[in-house]
Amino acid sequence: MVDKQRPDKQRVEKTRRKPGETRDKLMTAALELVGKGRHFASLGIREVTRQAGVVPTSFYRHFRNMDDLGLQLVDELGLVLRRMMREARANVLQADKLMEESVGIFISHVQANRSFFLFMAQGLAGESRAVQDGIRSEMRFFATELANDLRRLRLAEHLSDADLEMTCDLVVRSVAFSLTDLLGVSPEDDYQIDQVRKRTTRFLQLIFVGAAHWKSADLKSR
Amino acid sequence: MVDKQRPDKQRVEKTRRKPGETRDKLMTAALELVGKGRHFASLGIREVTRQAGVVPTSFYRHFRNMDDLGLQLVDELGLVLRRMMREARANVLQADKLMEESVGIFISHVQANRSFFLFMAQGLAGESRAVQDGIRSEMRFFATELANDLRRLRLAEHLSDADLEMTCDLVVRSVAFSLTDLLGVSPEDDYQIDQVRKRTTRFLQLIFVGAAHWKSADLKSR
DNA sequence: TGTACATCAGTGAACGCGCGTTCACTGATGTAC
DNA sequence: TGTACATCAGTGAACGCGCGTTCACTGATGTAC
Repeated sequence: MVDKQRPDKQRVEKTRRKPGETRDKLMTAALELVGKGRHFASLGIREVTRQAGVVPTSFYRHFRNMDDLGLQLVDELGLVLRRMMREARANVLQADKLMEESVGIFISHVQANRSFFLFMAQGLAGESRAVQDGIRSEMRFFATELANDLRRLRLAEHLSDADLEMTCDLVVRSVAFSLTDLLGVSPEDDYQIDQVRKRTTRFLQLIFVGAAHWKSADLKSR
Repeated sequence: MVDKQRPDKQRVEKTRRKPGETRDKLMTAALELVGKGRHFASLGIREVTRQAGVVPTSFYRHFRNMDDLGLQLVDELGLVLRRMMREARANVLQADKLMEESVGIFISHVQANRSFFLFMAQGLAGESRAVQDGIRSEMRFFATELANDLRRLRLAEHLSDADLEMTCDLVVRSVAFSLTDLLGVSPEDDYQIDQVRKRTTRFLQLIFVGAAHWKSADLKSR
């Protein structure tokens, strides 16, 4: 929405309101607390409103309870992931550097949105089933899109749809697990971060070597 | 300790104590709550003592706070994992069925100790850094042992130590991630459980196909 | 074997505090005519 | 453009409750002689 209010003609510092401002403040506050090392499941309403600089009652104007707030955070998380995917698509031009670059983009997005990804890692084994399913479904979407991209780039021509899907699923899971490594390391510890980057890249390479030889190696059980 | 008290000579129903009994009750109570869907990070001392049928003050006789209890649960988790590993070693005799059987044993242990594994999945992204590190280190131990076994069975002769270690790390991570799938499914839903079993097995097969062709495929960066 | 004493684990009462939630209110914004 | 009204978002006071933690206590068990 465009800012359609005369600047300061009226009494200054009075309750100026943009729609959704407090709602954003509350969601940001929850993320900030998660970013400080708290677990989302242990956050309270008063705690979040305090962090947001808002009166406790305001919470109920926007959310039914903390689970509800969590669900809405999952939606925003989806946006973050989509933005990341878009950047990866734009930047990965040559197939030979595909994995290094993708992992690099992943790591830089995690650093830029640490709290979001912390929330994601927590939510996977979290208290709210709905949040859990939401995150799971974001990951599935991601894997599907990855499969489409690989098809489009003609990088998976010998794989059946099901096998390609499985491969991409494993890729997404491996990267998601690296998330825990990455979040357990200080954002300034460049050495450790580089270790995670290298390890994750090698995981993906190993998986793709496996995929490249998949059909030929037919110890495939039913 | 052996039971060295005369059975019921004294006043019955009086405070009979075995050492560590209440401590166990408290740890079990915490696991029970986790098993009921609660997140460990959101458990309170009074809540746990209530579930254990013990007065709140008793808690402090055994733990400094909930984090402390969590740490001690990690130690017990280690025992559960070692037991699982032992069973896998005893049962996996032919190399060709190695993965199916290992995954099967994993799944049956998860079903038999759901709460423990729920605790593990939660702790990986949990609030307490110490618990996080504890679980991480259990996983690393597991990966190392797996590498030793594969060496012993002569199943990884063309891989360098570092590459074998990486492969095993990826295996353990993939299985750990399947844990989240498994725990998200009702323990009675045999169809879904079988889906997880098949998917996990195929993940491992894909990884091992990758490992088998690893050196030959030399897109290895570094 | 018996006695005296230290240690340990469990108890129940009490504390002050922060929690989630409700209520009636206020004032700004959007809408209808 | 002006007026009347409904809606919406934020406020502050108040509630009862469960929380973590402390304290002084009790009685059972282990140890020394």
